[in-house]
Amino acid sequence: MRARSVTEQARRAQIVGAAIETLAGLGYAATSFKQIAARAGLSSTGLISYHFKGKQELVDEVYRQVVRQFADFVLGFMDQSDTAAGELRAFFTANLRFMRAHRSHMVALMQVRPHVSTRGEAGDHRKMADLLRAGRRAGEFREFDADTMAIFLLALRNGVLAKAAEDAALDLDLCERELLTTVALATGAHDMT
Amino acid sequence: MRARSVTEQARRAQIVGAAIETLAGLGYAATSFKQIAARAGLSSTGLISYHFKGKQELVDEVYRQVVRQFADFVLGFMDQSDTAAGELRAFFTANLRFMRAHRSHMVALMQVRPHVSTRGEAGDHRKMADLLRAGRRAGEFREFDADTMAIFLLALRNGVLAKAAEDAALDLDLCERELLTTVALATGAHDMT
Amino acid sequence: MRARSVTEQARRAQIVGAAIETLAGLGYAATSFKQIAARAGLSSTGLISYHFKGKQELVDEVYRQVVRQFADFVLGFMDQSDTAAGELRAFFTANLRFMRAHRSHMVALMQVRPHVSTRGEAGDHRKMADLLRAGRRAGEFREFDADTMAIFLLALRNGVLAKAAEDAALDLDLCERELLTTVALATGAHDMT
Amino acid sequence: MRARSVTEQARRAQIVGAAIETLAGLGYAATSFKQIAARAGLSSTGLISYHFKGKQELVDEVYRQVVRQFADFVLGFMDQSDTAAGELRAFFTANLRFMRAHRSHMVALMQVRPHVSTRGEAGDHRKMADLLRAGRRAGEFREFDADTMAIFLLALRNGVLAKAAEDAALDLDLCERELLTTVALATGAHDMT
DNA sequence: GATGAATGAGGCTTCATTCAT
DNA sequence: TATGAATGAAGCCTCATTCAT
Repeated sequence: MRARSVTEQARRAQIVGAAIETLAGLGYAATSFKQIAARAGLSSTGLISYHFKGKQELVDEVYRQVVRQFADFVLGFMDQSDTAAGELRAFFTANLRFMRAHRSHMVALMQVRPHVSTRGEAGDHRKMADLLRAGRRAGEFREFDADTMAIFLLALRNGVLAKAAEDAALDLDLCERELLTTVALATGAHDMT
Repeated sequence: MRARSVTEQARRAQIVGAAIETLAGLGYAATSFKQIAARAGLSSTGLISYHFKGKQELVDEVYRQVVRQFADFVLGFMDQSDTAAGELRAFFTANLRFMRAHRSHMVALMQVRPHVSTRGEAGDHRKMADLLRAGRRAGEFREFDADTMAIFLLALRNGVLAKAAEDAALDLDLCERELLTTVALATGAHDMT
Repeated sequence: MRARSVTEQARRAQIVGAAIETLAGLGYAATSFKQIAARAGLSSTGLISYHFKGKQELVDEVYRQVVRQFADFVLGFMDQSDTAAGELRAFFTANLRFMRAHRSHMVALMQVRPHVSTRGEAGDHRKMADLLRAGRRAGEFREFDADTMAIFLLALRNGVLAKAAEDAALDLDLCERELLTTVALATGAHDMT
Repeated sequence: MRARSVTEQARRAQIVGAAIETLAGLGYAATSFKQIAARAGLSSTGLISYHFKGKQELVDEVYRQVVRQFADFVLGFMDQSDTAAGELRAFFTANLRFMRAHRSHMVALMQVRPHVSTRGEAGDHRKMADLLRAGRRAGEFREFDADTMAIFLLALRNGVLAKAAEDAALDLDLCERELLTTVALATGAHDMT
């Protein structure tokens, strides 16, 4: 993989940004190169093809970029905790906070996810399951199958974010409080402080 | 809404059926009129346009039909219970059972949902919230905000089904057991028999 | 391979015809769907894609059709002879006569040949070599390697046709007389009447 | 025609060389500026446009250069003979030898020939016809029309080279022996030593 | 001279939809 | 009703070429 010039990186970022806006605003189906080029102020769709080998590469790049930003944001919160239960709590808090701060990125993520070529979601799942296993070994959680519980918790996270993405009026504070309680009960966490 | 002849209804059903198969087999993006017509044994895509005002109407009809079949299936289970907690338990059991019995319909549903014009999901949500409120009034559940909890439970349901839809090897029995326990804990149900 | 309706066959023939004209008039590089559609009086290039799976299929079909017409024409001449040398003579005569009668088809053939996916030229070669072998067994020709001589004779044929294709002023009658003599000498044919 | 600096000549030669490689390796259709630049180690296709007025000029230059190299090679052989028949023999020998020694140049030539704007082939033809006329005057050949025979002999040459270009397994030694015999018979050369 | 980013025309293809039969 | 041919818009992509640095 050859290096990319700074100019090129800037253009790619600009295009990815325009793609994110478009995805968030119009949905995946209506996100054509024409729309993206217009929103980015480019003179032709050819420029997009010039910087990305194909539509798939752009889509994948959008996904990677949002996911990375998202992961950075979330991990920033989680590092501060030292128990598994604490990390879990931080995980959900961070997710909702990201939603508040970067709504359109979140919506774009939801739109683009089904069309990504290689999803790193297996990673999400594995990390969550590992966290749960660690917590169980430490006696922080009740007895459950870690992989299955990981599915549940990620389902909760995804569902709540999806709801928030489509219903801007949702009360995220209430959601957050209830979510933490619910997760604590579901995992049998003695203490999630 | 004018009446539809029996022949027309049959044709529409045939087309909707082929659309479901196609959605389940190829995904939304690859589900063109051409594919649907081929799978339905029709000799022209024109016939689809003849019976449906546009692609949107077909998509909506697919959604309505699968949702109705799904709802019928699920409600059949729930009628047999008389406590809210019991109904909740039946709800999740029924959902997973439907997944086992009508996998392709479920997958089609997941594919088509993002493209439906008017989702009846508000209905899903309302019903779930009502059930939860009733249960709370009866003292079956712990204290929570019913609307928020409804979001959580539907998120769980959707996430598990989505997972099952994309990973055919998922152990649904294990999932079911864990899910019932988890839901009971999350809602504080004293008894979910 | 499903059957084709008569209408479809007509349209395909029309498109192939327009493609041949365009190839003969503008050369391969300038033969776009747009040009073909214009020459065929079609309202859009989409119609070409409707009748042919892709450009390659059209190109192949043009080739097949011209080659078949060409082969029919040539074989019509050759059937009348009973010696190998006579057939050879008829072959060259027929080739030049076809050039005179269907110039643009010949030119189109030259243009399209390098872009055909599966050339049946192996067939040409084999038939020619078989003819030469038969003639040698019958003692009509001198000693030579049949496969190599086949290459030579087909090279002669192709070269003369190519020359005639690009130079409309070429004296084909003179060419024909000289060619027959030359081939007779080259193959050591005792008699090519 | 203004003078070209030595640097410029070097660059042009480099580009032409890369174009030849590309033509031989990928065929004309796939020979874009991008490919040529990549193979030449240039970092921009703009440089090609800078040194050549347009694609046509590059194509023509490739043709000119290969043809010159080819002509030099062939003429080197022919100078050593003093009879017309001897020169003819040397001509064919040299052609096949060039094919063996510079296969990719030969293939590139075949690829590029149809797209050259002003072919110098008239020159080839004239030279061959002159040689034949000289030979006839000297009584070395039988009676024939020199221009027509020139067409035949060049057709033979082109056809054999084309065959060799597309079929790497062709036995060139056998080809050469048969070709010399055949040409001798065709031209009625008493002696082609 | 060289770079690499930008341009804009043009290519093929797919699609939902319309229309005559 | 049903057919299948026709339509035209829109999509992505490639290409030679231009331009500022």
